[in-house]
Amino acid sequence: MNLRIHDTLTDSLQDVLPADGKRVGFYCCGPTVYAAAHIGNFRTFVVQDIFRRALELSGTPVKHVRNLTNVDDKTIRESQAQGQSLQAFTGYWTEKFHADCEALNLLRPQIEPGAVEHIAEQIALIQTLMDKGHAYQAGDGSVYFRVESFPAYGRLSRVQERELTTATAQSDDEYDRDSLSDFALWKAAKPEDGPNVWESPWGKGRPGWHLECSAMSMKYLGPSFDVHSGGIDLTFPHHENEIAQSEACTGETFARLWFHVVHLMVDGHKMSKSLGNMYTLEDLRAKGYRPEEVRYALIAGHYRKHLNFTMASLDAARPNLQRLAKLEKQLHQAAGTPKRPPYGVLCKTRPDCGRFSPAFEALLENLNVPRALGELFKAAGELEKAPQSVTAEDYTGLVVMLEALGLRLPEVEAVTAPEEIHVLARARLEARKNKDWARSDELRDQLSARGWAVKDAKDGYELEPV
RNA sequence: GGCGUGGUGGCAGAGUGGUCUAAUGCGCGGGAUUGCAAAUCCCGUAUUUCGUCGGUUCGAAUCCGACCCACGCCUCCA
Repeated sequence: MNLRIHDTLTDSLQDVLPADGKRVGFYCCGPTVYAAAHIGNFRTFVVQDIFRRALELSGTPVKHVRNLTNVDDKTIRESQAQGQSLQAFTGYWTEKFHADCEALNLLRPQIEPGAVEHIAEQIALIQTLMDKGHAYQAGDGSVYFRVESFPAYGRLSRVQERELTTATAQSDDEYDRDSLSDFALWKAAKPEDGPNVWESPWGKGRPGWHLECSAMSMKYLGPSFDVHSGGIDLTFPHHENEIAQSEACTGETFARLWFHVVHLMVDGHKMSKSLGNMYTLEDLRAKGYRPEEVRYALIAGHYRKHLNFTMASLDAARPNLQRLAKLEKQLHQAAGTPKRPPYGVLCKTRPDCGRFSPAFEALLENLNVPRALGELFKAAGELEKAPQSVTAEDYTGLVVMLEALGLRLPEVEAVTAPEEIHVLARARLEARKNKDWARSDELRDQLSARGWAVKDAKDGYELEPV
């Protein structure tokens, strides 16, 4: 069974297959590194991560490229405002981004190109477009793509008419373009750019935003590649422009399949600064949530629907992950405690998933994670009720699902408590043996005040950090 | 104004013509267990009900129409 996904271009489900028969070329629009990415950004990246995992686990290798936008209006403006070099500024936020990705268990793309390191490729692309008559330099010194010269414009977002009405509404002539639909390929230097300008055949300046993705995707995946993905808002104009400039340049189909992730909502509304609901991973960690819980909450809805992110949805993650952790341990033992097969091995062996097969199949059908979770827990419930029927495939299947969803599980073994805590716990055990319940409860309160929960066992106790 | 998406139990969220008296999770209620708890386990948890009203059909949460409501996009926002 192949992975199928909703293709924006054809508005239909399409099999995801590598054109070269070997591996799927996969390009994702990455973050602009000028501030901490918020959980909305991460919803998109997590969905893309699951897409990749599902493909790889079903036996199709993926060449994953995700760019870093490290030169644009925002990065330049902010770095200037903070008196830092563009490189130091974006470097800082790139590191932060990587740390968040690691915490959220996102597979690192094999290639993560930065726009500022690919100026030459972008200039070359513009030159070709100039030579072919698809671009022109305007009076303001900037170079623009002539949308009119590309008849297929609007195919992805089906946007022709909308664009016209919007364009006429914008009577303001802040740009010196021939048509308001035309977009910048090269932006002429302005005083506020400071040192962040580059030489080009059209004078000093810097590349337009859309161009970097064309230049870098084609450099690393070829002029025509399998899958391109991003947030829904990028459909227009970003991806439309990417298609126009790339295909006008090469004459070949750019990406063959596109999928877009619908926005995350917070408490029923879009994230915005004024509502104060633009959470970053750090914000949520400060509230006591773990990254794996955030990841769980982010995948709880289908990627083609708005997902309403709430603290309640985050709270639901913890017991679910704990249940899975326990199940994993049980199945591992029931299966004879084999070595847990690592991700890479599972991708090569494409194992039988036992009772978790329906869960994996749900994933292959347009990345239906909510249904996959439903199937996952259904199988879990069966196995919890009939532990004697657990097979090796069941254990492997659970591991496959955990890997496919990228769920890291909390450690089920009790964390070792410091001796002073054990002293209290032993005293309580003693009090209980003497049936001194008042003293026992007092000691339990003391333990609780120090951050430890005590659970009574047959002839002892267990300690757990709260 | 233009375009679009969606309205399913306390919450989240599957299900897109019949096996739906609607998956799954959280939550909640009851029970077992416990000195009391915690943890764990068991059971229950949508008044033929899926925004409202009509229609199509042997049959609809699922198709069609109208209406109401919510949300989103149309600005270099994932």
